[in-house]
Amino acid sequence: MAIPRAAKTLRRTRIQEEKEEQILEAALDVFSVSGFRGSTIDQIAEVAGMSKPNLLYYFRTKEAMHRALIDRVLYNWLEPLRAFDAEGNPESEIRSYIRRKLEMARDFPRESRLFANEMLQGAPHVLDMLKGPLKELVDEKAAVIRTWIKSGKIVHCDPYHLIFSIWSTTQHYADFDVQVRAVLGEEHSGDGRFEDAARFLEQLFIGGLRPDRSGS
Amino acid sequence: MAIPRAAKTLRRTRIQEEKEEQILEAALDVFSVSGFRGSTIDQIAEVAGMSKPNLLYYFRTKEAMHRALIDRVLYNWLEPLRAFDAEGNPESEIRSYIRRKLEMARDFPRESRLFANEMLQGAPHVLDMLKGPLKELVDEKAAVIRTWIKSGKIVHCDPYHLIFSIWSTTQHYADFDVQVRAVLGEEHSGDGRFEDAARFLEQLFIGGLRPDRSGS
DNA sequence: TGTAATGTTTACCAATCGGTCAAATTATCT
DNA sequence: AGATAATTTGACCGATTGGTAAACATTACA
Repeated sequence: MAIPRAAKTLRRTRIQEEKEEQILEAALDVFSVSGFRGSTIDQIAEVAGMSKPNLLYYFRTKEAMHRALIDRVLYNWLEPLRAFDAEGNPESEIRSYIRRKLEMARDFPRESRLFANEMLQGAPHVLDMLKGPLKELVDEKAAVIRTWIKSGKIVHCDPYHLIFSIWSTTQHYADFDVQVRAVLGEEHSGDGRFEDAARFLEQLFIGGLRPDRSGS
Repeated sequence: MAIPRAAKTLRRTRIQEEKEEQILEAALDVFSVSGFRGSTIDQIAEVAGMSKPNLLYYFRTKEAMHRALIDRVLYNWLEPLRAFDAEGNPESEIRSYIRRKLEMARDFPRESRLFANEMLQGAPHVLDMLKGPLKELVDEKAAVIRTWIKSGKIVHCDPYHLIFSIWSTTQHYADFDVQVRAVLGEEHSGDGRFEDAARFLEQLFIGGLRPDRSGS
């Protein structure tokens, strides 16, 4: 007899561990491309290499699968911003934040697209997280940036839009990968474009945020 | 008896004009949120305020509707880049490009999201356009930027990544609108954030691209 | 090894999907 | 007005959707 679902979470079997991992991996593949509505359990089942009812044995609904996936992916996704340090000097902090975010775009493009899809749809499943934990984290980092501005280490600017612009420019290489490849052409479709992007973005942000040099 | 489809395009009635407009407007609403796979004809029919068979009278398939919508939206979407002028001086050209793109993000967010959705899914319906017309247009503008670099008007940098960064930062305010609002809070949810964004981005790009000032 | 708990699958369900058809309605033109 | 063409809709189709039930297979543990 199948155990009640509640009990399952009390002690996890090795098989549970493995299969849930396997399912979420497949779910990431599918959800990141087609979004929640556009994805089907059958698709995910096929990618995961198991039957649909078997997926539903581990996750009762498509929603539950999606939620588990997002929960799992969210923490790591915010890691680079969390690492943003008030003690370091602005130039190296911004440089390394850009590097980290670009590495994430290169190494975890599906995770980036998963969130992008969620945003496009109005963030129905993560809106609370955006307004709560994310906003708090960003507020905190914005305060750090403001101290840099006040001490004259970087130019006077809006810290929120600064953060947005780093997010957007870096995630672009994951979310709009097809477009980037199409425009750069086949010959620049190796990972080299990430190095080029890093060079450009560091130059842009470091140059654009450098203080002194009077009027705009 | 219904006319053959081919004849319909020969001479368009007033009703055809109006209804096709009405349908594409509804289709934009739906496709821009849920993407192609995630959208249903019934949804679009409901938004358009007519019956499903009636939609299919004007567009034979969901695909045809989507294609018509993209064709219609594409031309205007690329207008700002086309306006990018070699004759103007770099600073004002870049400034006005940023302004235009931000205005598009503000006034046509659904169009932006429509493309974003398409990109996330691997651009199945516009890949040829990306590799063809878009690439050619970008190549052309990249050449313009290169002349600016060679004549020392802006700093030495990769023109393609410069264009990508303007695209991403500006479109971010349409595609990730929910996130931007959530992080900025209710009080900054008026159109004021577009002005703030414009100010920040102009400062960033103008400052980041300014020549002289030796090593990075 | 036996057995109870866990894991997997086949067969199936009602709802929704994209799309068709024929009948009914409305607009157009003489 | 009457005839003809254009438009709209309700009923329907087979395929696919998210999800269930129950039989079957496997694992873990005494």
